[in-house]
Amino acid sequence: MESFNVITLQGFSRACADCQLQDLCLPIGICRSDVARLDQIINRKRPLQRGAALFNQGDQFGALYAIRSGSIKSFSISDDGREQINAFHLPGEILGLDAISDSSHPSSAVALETTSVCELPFERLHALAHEIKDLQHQLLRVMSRELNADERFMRILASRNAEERLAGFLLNLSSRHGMRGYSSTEFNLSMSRHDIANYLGLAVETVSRLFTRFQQDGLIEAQRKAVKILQREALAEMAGNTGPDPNQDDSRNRESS
Amino acid sequence: MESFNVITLQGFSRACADCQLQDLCLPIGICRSDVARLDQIINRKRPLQRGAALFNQGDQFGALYAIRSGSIKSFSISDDGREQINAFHLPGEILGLDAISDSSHPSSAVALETTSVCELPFERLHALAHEIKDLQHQLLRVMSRELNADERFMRILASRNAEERLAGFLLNLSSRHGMRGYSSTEFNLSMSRHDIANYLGLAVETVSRLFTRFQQDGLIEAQRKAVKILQREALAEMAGNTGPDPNQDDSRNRESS
DNA sequence: GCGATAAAGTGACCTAGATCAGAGAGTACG
DNA sequence: CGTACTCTCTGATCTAGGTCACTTTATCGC
Repeated sequence: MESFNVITLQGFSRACADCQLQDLCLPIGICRSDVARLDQIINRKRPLQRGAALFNQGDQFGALYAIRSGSIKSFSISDDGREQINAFHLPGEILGLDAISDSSHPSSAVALETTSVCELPFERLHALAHEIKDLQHQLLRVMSRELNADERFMRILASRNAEERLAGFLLNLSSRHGMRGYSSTEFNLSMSRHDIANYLGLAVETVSRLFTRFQQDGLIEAQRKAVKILQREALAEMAGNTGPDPNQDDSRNRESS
Repeated sequence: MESFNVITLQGFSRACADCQLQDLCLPIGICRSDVARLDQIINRKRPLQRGAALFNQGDQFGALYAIRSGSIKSFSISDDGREQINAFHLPGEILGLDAISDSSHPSSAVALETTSVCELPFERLHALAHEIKDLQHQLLRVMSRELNADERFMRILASRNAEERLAGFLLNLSSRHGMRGYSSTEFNLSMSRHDIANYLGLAVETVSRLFTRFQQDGLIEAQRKAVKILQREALAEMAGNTGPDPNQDDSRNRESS
C-alpha cells in the first residue's frame, strides 16, 4: 500500500521532502521534521486535463494549491462579462492566496495543459502555521512575493508599450523556466496568443505581429508555441531591464521591473 | 503620565481599543485583551509632513505601518528611471506588506499631506501573531485583500479605457472615504493630477480633459482638488460596475472590478 | 503682497495599437 | 481522412489618447 504513495504516474515523488520544487514552494526555510508534518496535511490530487478547472470564481475557499507540474491560468470575469487573465502559474507556485480574505475565490483557475497539484487544506495549514513559526513566516513571505510581483506587473501595464510588454513577458517566462531546471532559452508556451494578449492588455493581432517582428529581428525563434530566445540581452533592454533579470525568484508570472 | 498616552495633538486616542479605524485595520476579529497586547508593540510616530518619506525604495524592512490620518502614495522607480505609483493609501490601511518577502522595501512611501502612522515592528508582530492565532489569520486576510485589490487594478489597467479608469478611480476613492466615516460624495483629492495620471497609466492632459468632461456632463463637480460626486450611478456604469460598488471593504486604493 | 514656480487646463496634431476583414495552418472528431 | 473548428498571421483602416505648445491659475518663499 505505502509504495503506491511514493510513485506517481509521472514518476514524481509524492513527498515534499523529495520534491525538486521544494525550494520554490512552501517548505523553504523549514526544518526536515516540520516538512514531514506539512507533508501530512497535503492531498495529492489526480492530474487535471487541459481546460479543466481547479476552482471557479465564486467557489467557497477551502484550500491553497501548489502546482507540481503543468501550468494554470487564473482569470476572472467582471460584472460586464469581460474576461481578464490575472496570472499564469508554473510548478512550485501557490494558487488561491487571494481567496483567504473573504473565503471565496475571486478568480477561476484552469489548467493550460495536463497539470497536477498539491492541495493544502487551509484550516489545517493555518493551524500548522500557528505551531511552526517558520511556516507562518514562509506563508507571509509567499504572499508578500506575490504582492511584489503584482506591483511589478501593474507598473508594466501602466507604463510600457506593446513591445516592452511582450519582451518582458518572454523574459519572465524564460527565467521562471530556468529556475525550475528547464532550459531558459528554449521552451513551450502553454497558453495561446489570445491568452497572452488578454494578459498583457493587448489585441491578439498585436501580439502576433510582435512575434513575427521579434523573429525577423533575430531576437527569438518562434514556431507557434515553441519559442527559442536568441538575444536575451536585446530583449532585456527592450523590456526596460538592465542586466540579466536579477531578483527574479519565483515571483509568479510577472515581468521584472 | 498615563493620560498623556490617551490624547494626541490631533485629539486621536492613542490606543487601538479606542481607534475609530479599528475595524478597517489589523485589530479586527481579535479579542479585547489581545488588542491590548497588539497595542503594546505599536509605536505612534510623530506626523509626517507633506512630501516626507515614510520609507524609501531599497530601505531595509523593519516594520509595517498603519495609517492613522492623512494619506500616502507608494511608488517605485524602475531600472530605467521611470517612476510609477503603485497605490494611494488612506487611514486604516497597512503599508510595507510587499517588503516582507525579501526584507527590503521595493517601493517608496511619501506623505501626500500631513500624515500620522502607527509603526508595527515586524519581528514583534510576527512573534505576537505566532501566539495569537486570530492575529495571524487577520494578517493573512489583510495580505489577501491586498492581493485581491491588486488583481482588480491589474484588470482595470489591462482592459479599460481612460474614461472607465478615471470613473473607477473616483468611485473607489469615494467609497473608501465613505467607509472611514467621511462624506462619500464630497471629498478632497490629496494627490495631484500628475499622480492620478501616473497611477492610472494615462497622460496628465487626458486626466485633465476627463475632469472637465465629467463636469460638463454633470457627473461630478470638480474645483482643483475638491471633488463632489453628483451622479454616482452614471459613473458606476461608466466604470463597468453594476450596482453601488459592493464588496468594496477597505481594499486599499483599487477600483472595484 | 509680489514675483517665481508649479499645477491645471486647452487646443492642434500625430502615432501606437485597436478594429475589421480575410487567408493559411493545425487540430479534433466523425 | 476529410470536414469543421480554432489558432495564428497579415494587411488596411481608424481612433483613443499621447505629445507638443501654450495659457491660466494656484501656491510658495521672501
